[in-house]
Amino acid sequence: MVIDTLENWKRTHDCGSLRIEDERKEVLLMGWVNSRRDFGNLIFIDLRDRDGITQIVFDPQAEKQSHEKAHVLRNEWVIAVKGVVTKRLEGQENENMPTGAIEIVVKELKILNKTEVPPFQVDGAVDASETLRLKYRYLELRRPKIFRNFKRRHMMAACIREYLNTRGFLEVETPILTKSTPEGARDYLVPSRVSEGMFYALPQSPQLFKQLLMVAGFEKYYQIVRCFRDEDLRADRQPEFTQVDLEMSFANEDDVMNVFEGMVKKLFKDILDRDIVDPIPHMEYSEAMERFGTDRPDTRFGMELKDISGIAAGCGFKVFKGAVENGGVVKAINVKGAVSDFSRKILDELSAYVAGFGAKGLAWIKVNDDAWQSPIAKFFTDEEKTSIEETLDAGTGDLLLIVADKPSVVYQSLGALRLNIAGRLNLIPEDRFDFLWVTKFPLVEYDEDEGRYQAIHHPFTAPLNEEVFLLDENPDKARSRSYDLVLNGVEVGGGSVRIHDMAMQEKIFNVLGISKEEADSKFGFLLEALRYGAPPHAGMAIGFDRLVAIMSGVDSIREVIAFPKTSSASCLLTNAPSMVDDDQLKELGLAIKEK
RNA sequence: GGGGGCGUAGUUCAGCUUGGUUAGAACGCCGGCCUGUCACGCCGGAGGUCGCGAGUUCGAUCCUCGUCGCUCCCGCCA
Repeated sequence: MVIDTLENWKRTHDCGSLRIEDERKEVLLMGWVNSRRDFGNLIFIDLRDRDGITQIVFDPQAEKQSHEKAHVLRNEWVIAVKGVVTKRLEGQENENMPTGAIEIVVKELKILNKTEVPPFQVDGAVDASETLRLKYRYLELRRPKIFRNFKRRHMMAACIREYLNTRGFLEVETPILTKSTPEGARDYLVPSRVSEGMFYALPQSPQLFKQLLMVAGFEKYYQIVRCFRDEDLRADRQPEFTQVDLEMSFANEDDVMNVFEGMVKKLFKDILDRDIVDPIPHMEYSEAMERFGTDRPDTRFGMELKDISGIAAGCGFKVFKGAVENGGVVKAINVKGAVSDFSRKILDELSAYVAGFGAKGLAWIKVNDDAWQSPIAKFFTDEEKTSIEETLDAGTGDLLLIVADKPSVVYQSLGALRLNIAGRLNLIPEDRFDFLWVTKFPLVEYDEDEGRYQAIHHPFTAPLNEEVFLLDENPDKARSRSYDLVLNGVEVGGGSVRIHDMAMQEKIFNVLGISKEEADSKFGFLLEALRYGAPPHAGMAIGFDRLVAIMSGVDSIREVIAFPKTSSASCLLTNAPSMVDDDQLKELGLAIKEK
């Protein structure tokens, strides 16, 4: 069979746009055969391109030659047709298709390409495994439903650029081959050929460069930028990902938050035609931890953590009492009306679930009409029971779940349990977008393994002015001028006011146990720059992939990245990473260790 | 680094609990019939290294161990 050439054929329309108003127009469409229905005489083809599907008809009475030619057509062949937009017969309209009122009666057909039988059906009647879909990613991307995600992603990027451009921000590109800074995530390294034995690193973020741009006087910078982190993957973590990165001079935290708040407001309006809650509520880190057990609370539902340490301290149950005596806490959640939903087996599962976060046990209480049904009921007096019920706003039919441990374990396990149960009971409202600013994170935390303090955000984050005095004696009590943007329990972004004063920066390095020599070798260029008239500045970055994923209603950022990697960081399409020639290694002065 | 799940026609899955006949179904594919379908219909057909390796056994898709791949989670991700 001979493949036709395009010659001077030009498309007049896409496959999603023709309507009844276009009746009798001569049109030329091109696309892929989505499906065919061949009656021997009459042949129907659903023709698909990225914009939609249009039904085309081959009728031997209308045009004999192309009808004969059309018998060989198969799914996913590429064709072009000239024909006439025709109103469908009475009662034959398809209301499920935007183009369902019309069809194209074909006068001329060109077969532009045929195909081998695809490894999976592009029309999606039977879904394929992700392994196969990633190997033949270009076929999956052909699916209109997936294509829509990328169209949305493109429109979001355009919307962000427009928003920031009109506010005086400059998009500036920063280096991809840069210097390794072993604070934080593991770097991807790139060996240097010219300087044998030395390495570049791919940036985890443009953090240091954007601060240099502030010293340079650019004042307002942004970049939609690829970042790289060599850490294990998750559904919402890829080794390379895209950030909307921004930095402003002469600005404080409110200025930065206002810019991003306006940006997401515009995004939701322009892309989804939705109004988000305005203004976005703020919550301090400490409150988020107390109420939700996490620094990124999902505020779409309740079931908040309640503290019963006070009651537990005096009760007869040694596990609770002991936890409080050892500096721990006792906290609980109330699963409203859930008594009958949770069998002993499920409670055991939940107990195992919190054990994964280090909790030694999960105490449960079923509040029945007359009494508590619970393995620990006998340890509590009537007054204590009443007091616990009041604290938890508990009544008949409620299930109370309690963890007693050191604070970090209690927060983490109950915070995760709250989400787990909300998922099981379908308590999370779909189609809601709850934004939240979480502010005033601790500046540093003590790292037991390394025996020193570590920056929670990064070492250039400014402490709260009124808490600077804490740095000498109790650095872990000091809080920072930082802020995270949370959407539906997902951290979509974060930032901080930076340190622009050399003396303060040295103080922080001191707290972090970073010697002058170490600081100089790692980021001496930044420290030096701070000496030459650095303006006060602040900034933020949001995870673009995550935001697109949430706004597209998909669970994994792989759905909104054109060519994503698997959870072992490999690309099934190209088979990267791969071995390289010995010659290449030799040029770089590298050798692979024998196994 | 650790834990859970999955791996059987081109694809999605069943079969494995309790080892034993010709390993099935749906979709897809190939051939035939069909003038109003849109998940077209009807008739017929082809298509299998049961991920890979070892072990147990008279006999392994099935049991055991190892290994590889995918996936979810913990650690990790300043």
